[in-house]
Amino acid sequence: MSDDTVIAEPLMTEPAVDRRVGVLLPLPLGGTPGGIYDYRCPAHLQLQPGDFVEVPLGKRSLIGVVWQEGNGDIAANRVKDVIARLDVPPMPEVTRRFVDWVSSYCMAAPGAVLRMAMSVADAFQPPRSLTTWRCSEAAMSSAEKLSPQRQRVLAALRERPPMQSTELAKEAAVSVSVIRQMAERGLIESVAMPLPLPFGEPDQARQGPLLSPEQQYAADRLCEAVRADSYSATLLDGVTGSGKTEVYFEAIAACLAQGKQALVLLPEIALGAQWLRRFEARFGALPAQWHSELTGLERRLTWRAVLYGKAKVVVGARSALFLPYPDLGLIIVDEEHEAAFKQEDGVIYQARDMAVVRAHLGQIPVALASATPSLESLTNVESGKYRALHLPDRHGGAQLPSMHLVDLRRDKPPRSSWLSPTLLAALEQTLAAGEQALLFLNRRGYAPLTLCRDCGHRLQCPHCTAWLVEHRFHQRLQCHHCGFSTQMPSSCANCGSTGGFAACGPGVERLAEEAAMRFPETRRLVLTSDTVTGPAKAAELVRAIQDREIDLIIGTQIIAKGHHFPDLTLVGVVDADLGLNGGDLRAAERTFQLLHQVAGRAGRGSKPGQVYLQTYDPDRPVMQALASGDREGFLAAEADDRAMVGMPPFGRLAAVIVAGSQEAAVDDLCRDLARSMPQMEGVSILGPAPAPLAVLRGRHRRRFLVKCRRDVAPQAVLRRWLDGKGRKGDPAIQIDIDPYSFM
DNA sequence: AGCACGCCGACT
DNA sequence: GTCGGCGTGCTC
Repeated sequence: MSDDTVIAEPLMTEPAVDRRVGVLLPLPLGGTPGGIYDYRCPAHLQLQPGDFVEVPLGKRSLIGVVWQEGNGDIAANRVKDVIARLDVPPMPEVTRRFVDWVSSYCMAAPGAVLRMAMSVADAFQPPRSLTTWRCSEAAMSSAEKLSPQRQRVLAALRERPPMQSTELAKEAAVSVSVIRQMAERGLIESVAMPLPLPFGEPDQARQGPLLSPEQQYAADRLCEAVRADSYSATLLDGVTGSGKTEVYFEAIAACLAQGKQALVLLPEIALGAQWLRRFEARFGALPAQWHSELTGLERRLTWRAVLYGKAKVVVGARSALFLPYPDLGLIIVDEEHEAAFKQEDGVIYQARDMAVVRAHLGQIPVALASATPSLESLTNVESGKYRALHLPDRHGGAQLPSMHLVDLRRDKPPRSSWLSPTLLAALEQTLAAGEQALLFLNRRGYAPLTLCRDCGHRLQCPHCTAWLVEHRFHQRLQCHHCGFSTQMPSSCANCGSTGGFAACGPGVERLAEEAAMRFPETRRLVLTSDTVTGPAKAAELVRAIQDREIDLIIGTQIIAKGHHFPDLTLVGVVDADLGLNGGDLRAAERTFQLLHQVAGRAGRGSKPGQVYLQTYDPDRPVMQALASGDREGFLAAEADDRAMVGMPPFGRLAAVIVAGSQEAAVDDLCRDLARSMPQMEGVSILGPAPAPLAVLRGRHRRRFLVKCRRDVAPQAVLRRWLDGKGRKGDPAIQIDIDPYSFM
């Protein structure tokens, strides 16, 4: 090949050979525009946007996605060739637009968002298969001459589908070595079977339960939305026990009938077991699950099944939103008010809000379900962005519990006790009547603060601005923010005294101690994340309660949701004010939601429930609203408060967090940022303030709060302010759009 | 995210 | 004298 042929016909021969594609890699690359790298597309590859490709990067090779045409502004000698196109369906176009949208909105590197959408390193290896065994022809004819063990193996295989070694060995009561030897002799032969998927095929044609007229109405509206084949957002607003799940199950059935996939987001997989049972009862099969506790293999199988459109219904935590659905037809966000939808590390996003965006991009319906909807969602209903469907009645006609406020200033518990005379009397009565009671205290451990009896020195976490919490259950002191854990010291680090330590304030463990003293004859159970260690344990404890093996439950928010205990008639909220400290924007709203939900545990059977809320400030609007059940009034007042100060949802917020190991460097960077704050119409920037936990995991933290009028995008402000300053070293700048936690 | 390069403390 | 700690910077 001589040079002049190339010169003679450059346009005829070059373009196809020299085609470049822009590849997005699942790495947080911030440098190049969009983090997209150009690669040369070899002539034999036909590449389309969305194709998964293997490309070289430095001395590694990794998998990325063709995102766009190459832009050609990098020197040819630096551009490497695409190694191969992977033999899987392309990443759907909606998913790619979603990745771009989230990246732009959350101000995160596109590659960091793409990583959530790929999430499995080895998902591209062809699926592993299972080795199973069946009888060979040779064995059929010579069966009599075999040992009894071998005959049992053949008998086990007769007229049955092929079996795995371990299963077969068990069935024939022989050891696996017998099977191996039979395979070597050719008496049995292997059959490669595809790995069984960890989920089934939901059957949309199965008959659902009989719905109440209200449920039926709501279900019909949701099914219409599914069939409309366009974007819509619906708030499914129904009290605890009103049967929201059955209603959205109908929408899922309608979605399946259209041959499309459906996604259900749950705030945490902890409430999964019961949900899965209900799903299985309705659809005759398990849905695909997506959460952090999946094994590598399960993740791979599930991810692929979604990409191939084989997983019809996916139920999962936040990250399930980023799976590559080729044909998603419906999104449900259950318990939409839950703060757990906010992802707080890595790419920071609000999964409930992103679900609405995903639905919009895919032109499909989304339904947000809750018994205590967020102010954001209710405001969207008011402005007409969402439609509301109400489910007013308790399914089965059970009464809502009656609520009592206990004023702790007057109705004082005795010294070193946490239960007021009023609550004690109610407990006594309930337990005497043979009914179940629940004491709710949203604080793990024995005591939230421990101090030296002699000098008053407080036991603090060495890595955080936080007290260490004594856990007698584990016999340790723990930091609830970083996981630091240590033994109870024998002497005070400050004064050396061996006079011991004093526990201040109650945790559930201490409350359990008091309950044991007051009601020694009761059968008690402490439910916290320390005692409920996994789904199996949770199921066991729930069963024990339902089977009346327990009289008194003492628990944290882990018991707040989902479970139905028909004999539970009394709920005592030991410290109703607990969530109201800390200056969180949504503190009152969250307290209302949590305590309302806890209260809903009482009286779900035929007997009416009683709820006692112990508070030092019964006149507070939240307490009054809880007592009177006036949700609308409370939310209206809450909305007024927020509108007045321009806080969400009537204004927009972004947090800029500066964190680093050296306090001085953090302060220097903050000063620098403070100097360059942009002055813009409708924008105010507050700070730098020490973040409420000034030191977290050994990192010093300061926070700026960018407050914008509703018509100003905080991203624009941040881009102008931080352009080029974005950094991930030490100190680092982190951006949190729509912050929830003010930690 | 890896993997290199690069500049200061305790080992064969 | 080297091995190795992890800070900074680059990867089409």
